[in-house]
Amino acid sequence: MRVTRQRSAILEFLRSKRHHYSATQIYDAVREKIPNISLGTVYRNLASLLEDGEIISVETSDKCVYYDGFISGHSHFVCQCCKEIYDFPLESTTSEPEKAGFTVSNQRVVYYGVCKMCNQSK
Amino acid sequence: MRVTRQRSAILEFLRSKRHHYSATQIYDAVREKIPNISLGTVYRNLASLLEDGEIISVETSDKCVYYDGFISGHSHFVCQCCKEIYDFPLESTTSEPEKAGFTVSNQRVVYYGVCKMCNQSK
DNA sequence: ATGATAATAGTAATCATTACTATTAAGCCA
DNA sequence: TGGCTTAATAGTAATGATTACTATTATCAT
Repeated sequence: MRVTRQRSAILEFLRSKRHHYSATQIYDAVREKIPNISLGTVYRNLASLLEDGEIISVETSDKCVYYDGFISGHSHFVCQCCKEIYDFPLESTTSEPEKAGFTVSNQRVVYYGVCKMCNQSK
Repeated sequence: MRVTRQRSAILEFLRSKRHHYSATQIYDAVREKIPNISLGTVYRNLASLLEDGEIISVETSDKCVYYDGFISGHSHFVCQCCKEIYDFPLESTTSEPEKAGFTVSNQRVVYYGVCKMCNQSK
């Protein structure tokens, strides 16, 4: 595995932002530093960074995958009333798959409901 | 919202199997009953069944979405090695959002990792 | 049964992702 | 430092899931 300017720029970008980005968004951002970087290069590096556990990915109901340079786990709460998205820490109990002998490398937890603010205003 | 043969057949198929199917797999299965059903019809109905909460979906690192007619609370485990999707019970602790005074009406939990079988074969 | 119109079939378009290939540039070694 | 090996890249084409479009069909309230 070689450290290329392209790979470094992609990882650096993801680590500099606390947000999720699609491959195309990453492509557009990195192009400001490396104007002729190829979209295929972005995809290839994202795949290998994922495999190395340097970044994580989030699949949504959108048809594209989002990538995140912040590895520390957190869950999301989506308020069905005000549509706000909140972050919460992940609970730290041993998960059911782990109890069954599976190796869990990543998990995604999304809660749907009504947030405190919306609850109070009713 | 009208109850059509197509919509019923899709829902019936998903409820008859305790497994997860992609839109194309559902299309192939339902075509045995309704040979000239359109793939677009499958997608449209899956989207509305999802919105109504009659089915649930699982996003994987594959580029297609999987649908599930078994909606009682359970979590999913996606094996990154063999791509199989396993069901697990949901843990019953009080969730972090509930501790914070939020009302949780639904939650989706997906674990990613390597299943027991793949772990053993290495 | 009839009429309004939501849903469908069939097809074309979109768009994220992957595959392919000639060219470039990391990284090792003298 | 310069040359060599070859992994990685740029650019482009192909793939495949999903969505859009439109004339036609079939549901269902009256």
